[in-house]
Amino acid sequence: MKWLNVPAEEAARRLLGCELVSTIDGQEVRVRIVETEAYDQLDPASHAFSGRSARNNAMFESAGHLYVYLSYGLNFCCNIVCGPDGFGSGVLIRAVEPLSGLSVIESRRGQKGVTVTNGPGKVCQALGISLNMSGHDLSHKPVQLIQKPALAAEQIVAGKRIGISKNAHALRRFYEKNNSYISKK
DNA sequence: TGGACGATTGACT
DNA sequence: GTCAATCGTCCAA
Repeated sequence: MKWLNVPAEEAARRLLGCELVSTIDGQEVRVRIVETEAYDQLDPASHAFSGRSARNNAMFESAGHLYVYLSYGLNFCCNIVCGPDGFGSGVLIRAVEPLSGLSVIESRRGQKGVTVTNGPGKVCQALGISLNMSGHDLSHKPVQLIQKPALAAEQIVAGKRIGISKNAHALRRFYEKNNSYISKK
């Protein structure tokens, strides 16, 4: 995906407003990305910082692939790989807004309301994404990324990333202004 | 080979 | 607001 072959911060901005369509288990779920965080191999907070390994291999694929990892031993988090092939960089999807398939999402999450998709682990659960999807090409089923027109600059807010200790001051988190599905804290 | 530590969540006070 | 759950990965010895 050529439009994602850019630095992580730029990709994180471009992904806001784009859509993800998942057709796992015969159930279609469509969501809109509203919150992202940028990571790359030059960033101490990134999994790619220590070099390529079996775990983070997908982050070094070409732009438009999926990188999934296990967080705290119990949650999956998904990233959209960006930048050139061989350079470890990606964008964490922190929160999305449901567009269709809401009943499927509520069923998978066991909750209703804005808390169904307002966190990275929740996004994976809502879309039905698990570890075996890491390295998947997002231009094909069962999970596809659909590009949408970029949000207006004044609709994008930049802030500090959540839940990290290294390089915590960097403003590499981006979210849509006034969207109710943004994660808390 | 062992131990500390997460790009988190949900339950409970 | 505080805290336990839970396990793959990484680094020290």
